Amino acid sequence: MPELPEVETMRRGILPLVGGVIVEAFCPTSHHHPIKYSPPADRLFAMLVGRRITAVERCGKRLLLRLDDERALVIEPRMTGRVMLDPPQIPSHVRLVLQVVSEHQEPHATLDCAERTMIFRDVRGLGTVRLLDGNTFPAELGPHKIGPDALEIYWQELRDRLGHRKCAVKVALLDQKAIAGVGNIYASEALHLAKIHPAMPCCAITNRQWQRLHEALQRVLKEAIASQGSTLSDGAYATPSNEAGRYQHLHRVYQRTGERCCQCRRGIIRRIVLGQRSTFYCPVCQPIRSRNH
DNA sequence: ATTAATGTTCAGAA
DNA sequence: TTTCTGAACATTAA
Repeated sequence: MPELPEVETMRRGILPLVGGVIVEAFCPTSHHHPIKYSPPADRLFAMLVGRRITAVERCGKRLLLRLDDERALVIEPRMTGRVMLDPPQIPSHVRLVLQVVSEHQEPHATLDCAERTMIFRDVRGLGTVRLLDGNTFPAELGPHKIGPDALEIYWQELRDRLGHRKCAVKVALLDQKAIAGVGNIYASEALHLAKIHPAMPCCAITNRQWQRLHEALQRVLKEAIASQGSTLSDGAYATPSNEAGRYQHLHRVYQRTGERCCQCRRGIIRRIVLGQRSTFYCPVCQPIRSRNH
């Protein structure tokens, strides 16, 4: 479930690769169901070898390794994809291994070569690895354009992109073509902080509420980044150095069905299904009708 | 032993 | 243009 904060944590964790040269690229095991590589795996791996990594970036929920040949390696973790830096053992379901050598020139002519290993692991195998033209950014990393990153957007832009829709605001927040980076966890969390019912139609939301929602999104995403993301009970996500995220302890509504709302201390958190996904909210803090006379 | 549920993206259809 | 449905997949809980 890597959403924006989890992918940002991955990005920060593999920053030590920047400046290094890829000396090996391969997939250590043959899977019955390989993930999607573009171009196909063998050609992709061959194209990576010898390239220098010039930057590591993030766009929505995608991780981007810029290379010195104007291309970019784009990793889409989707459900269970994650990266690890210098893992003690090679785990199962590894989809890509990158050996990266960095040279550090010491003042007195000592040449120190540091070799690092980055792996992309994906248990369910829904993730993708693509090598794309690095100049076509920022929007079209995949087959479809994605919207602006949730941390870069202004509140007016949020309103303009979603405000005319009739669907539930929570469903709209998950549309990566409208706004990139928000997933199931942080959509519920942000709506709770903004005191907006998740089923409220976008077109019924006022300017003031869009402002509140925008502010809540920024706050929730930044808090989550500071906590290195959310590691849920399935343990599918962890940081590149294999530490658990801590934001799950700070969730206000997500997977807290039946608990008392931490905000108003009166409501009991409810779970509903919106757009086929679990949605959590406080019926007291987030009334269906805003009562703003 | 089945079956449901998990969350993200995409193809295809309404 | 927008919205909905099902498929892709592994693992666990019921």
